[in-house]
Amino acid sequence: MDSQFGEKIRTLREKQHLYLRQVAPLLEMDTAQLSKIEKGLRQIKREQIPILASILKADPDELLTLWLADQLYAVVKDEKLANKAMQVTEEKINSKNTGD
Amino acid sequence: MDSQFGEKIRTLREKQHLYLRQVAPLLEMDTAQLSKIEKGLRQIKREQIPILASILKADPDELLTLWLADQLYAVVKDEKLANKAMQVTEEKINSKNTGD
DNA sequence: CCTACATTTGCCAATATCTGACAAGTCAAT
DNA sequence: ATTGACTTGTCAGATATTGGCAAATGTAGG
Repeated sequence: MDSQFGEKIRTLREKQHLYLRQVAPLLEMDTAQLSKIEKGLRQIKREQIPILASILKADPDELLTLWLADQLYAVVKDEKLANKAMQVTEEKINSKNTGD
Repeated sequence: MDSQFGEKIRTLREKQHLYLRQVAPLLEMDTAQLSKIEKGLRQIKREQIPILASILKADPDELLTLWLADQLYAVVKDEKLANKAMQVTEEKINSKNTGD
């Protein structure tokens, strides 16, 4: 399970019976790139996610969440301190929301 | 609170009554760089963390945790879906640990 | 086996991003 | 005004990532 985002968009694309060659041009890329994105070998650009969501009739927030999760996971995937670092980060996020 | 790692190492350095100019050469960098690192304007390299920990007589794991947290935070800091993304990532980390 | 089509892989030039190094700047104490 | 500590700006060089093409692989039908 290398890229949750990639897996998700592949599943969605297949559900819509679309080929890479049909979707890729709508994102202004070639099939090779999109293939790599689906396999997690490349990252799609953040700003392309809403476009892709509309092509695949998916929830943009859901795709963005998975995309962010992939980015986060890349940081900590081989770290024994992953969980601790996640915890510290969450506290930082929450303290920001409470404005202190 | 831009960089928890930076704040921490500055505090530690000051507790040891060390100057930038004393610490920087031990990390093979100049004072300007180390200053930026302490202020969160630059990232120290992961492999320099244990060296720095020994200079500052700090727990390497604690510093690494803060450093990782900074990296994580950089990914999601302006994202409204930050919390959701964190949650998804944690599940991925944990499912990896249970081997499924 | 041969062809057609979808997808994947490998490569590398182009681009984007980050870092190292130096110079000049601020600030505080004397 | 000088010194010492730290900060800031700049920018070429190093690193990392991406885009685009060509070739390779896989698959189904004839």
